[in-house]
Amino acid sequence: MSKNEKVSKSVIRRLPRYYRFLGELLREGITKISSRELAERMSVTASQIRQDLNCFGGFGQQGYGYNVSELREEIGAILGVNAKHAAVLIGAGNLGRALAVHLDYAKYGCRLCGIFDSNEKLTGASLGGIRVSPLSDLESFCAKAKPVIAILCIPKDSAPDICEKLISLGVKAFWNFSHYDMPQKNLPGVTVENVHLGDSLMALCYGITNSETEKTESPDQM
Amino acid sequence: MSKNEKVSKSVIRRLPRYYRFLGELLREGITKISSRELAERMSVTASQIRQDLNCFGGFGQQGYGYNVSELREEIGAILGVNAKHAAVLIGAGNLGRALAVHLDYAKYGCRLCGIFDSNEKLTGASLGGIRVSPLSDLESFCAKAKPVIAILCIPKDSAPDICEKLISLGVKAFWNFSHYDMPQKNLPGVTVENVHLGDSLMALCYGITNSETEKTESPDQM
DNA sequence: TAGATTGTTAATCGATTAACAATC
DNA sequence: TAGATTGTTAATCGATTAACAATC
Repeated sequence: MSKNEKVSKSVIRRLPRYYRFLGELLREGITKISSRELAERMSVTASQIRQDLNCFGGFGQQGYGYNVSELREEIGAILGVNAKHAAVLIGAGNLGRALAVHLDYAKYGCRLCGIFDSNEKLTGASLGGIRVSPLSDLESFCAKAKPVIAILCIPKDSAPDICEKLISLGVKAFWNFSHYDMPQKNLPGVTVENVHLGDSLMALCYGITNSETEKTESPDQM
Repeated sequence: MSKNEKVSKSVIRRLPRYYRFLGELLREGITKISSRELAERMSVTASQIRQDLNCFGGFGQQGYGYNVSELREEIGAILGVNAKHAAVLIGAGNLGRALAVHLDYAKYGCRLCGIFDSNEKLTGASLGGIRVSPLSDLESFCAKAKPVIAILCIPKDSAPDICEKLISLGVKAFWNFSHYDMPQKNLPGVTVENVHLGDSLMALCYGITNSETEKTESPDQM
């Protein structure tokens, strides 16, 4: 499927966005699009789109453009949106509960199959059809269900130990919402997405403080 | 505070991480650190740290290193973590409710001052001490409270209109969790953080499918 | 002073954009 | 065929890393 060279992280991170925009086009009933038109919609350059896609293959047709439906399928296949990867959610606090019921996992190639929490007050409840189990059941559960993804909504301090345990239980990918900065290196074959909501919010604050109200050089009349 | 050249987005996005690690050091009672030691902890290069910091000023001391507490304060000031920017949350669904109660806004320079939802079933409830108000009250509320940040946890279709309205009401920054791709361009003075959780999850799935199990060239004995 | 480590300049690397030949 | 648009190579740009003189 892919050409043999390693695809850069920047390219990968743009694929889901292409996938979304192509879905939108499809819903609008648009069947064909040129890189130029798509670029305009997405506020990127046509060059970038063509370069990105050509990391994986020639999906277009010269003189014509790209078939929207076909291209979307191709990108979906590259991302693996039909994979139904089994995922466990660790931590059923506010954020964990929201992630359990708010997201359409099937749409993103996943399938939530277990929810765990160490707090007895939270176990037993049902979230989106899945019972919250005590953390002590995690090991036996993983032996059976063999989840490849763990979604971490746990306190910073407990994160390192739980990560280690999950890796030993066969988890290959971490969607990490904890304040623990999970290292990507030294873990061959393990994929990590650290989602630091606080960092994102601080970056937003920076934008406010250092707002682009910077006047151009012209001193204006006065 | 800052040198006159525009600081690149890559640098800005690293600042919150520095801020977090420095906080951690402080908690550990470490008062001084060299760029080399910090780099090792953070799995980055010492060069990058020094380059990043020198976008804003010389915070270190040659032959010594950086004072942890002082450097943390400086970065905090750059980010504006003491700013207490007023923020409104739009959409009190699962994700919205989690964001209302799960985050320590004060820690990140913000202050949640209003929650709105168009669904009557959700209005009236209290989340983290704030009543959920009907969206029809948004305009009068903004006139009084003058929020500069909007946190969007709303459906894709309603997002464009609400964004436009919020901008007209003086909102300067959007923390956007909706599936709408809010444009950053064409909106001078407006800062946007699009947090596409689905994109993040798909990138994770890509990592699983295309796992780094790629053997090195050596064919191994067999 | 000698040793250490910054601040900063220069070199390298990678990613983006532009250009254009290939081709539908 | 002529026109359009891709796939791909080359040029540019920006970000990262290395090197080292300044200096504490």
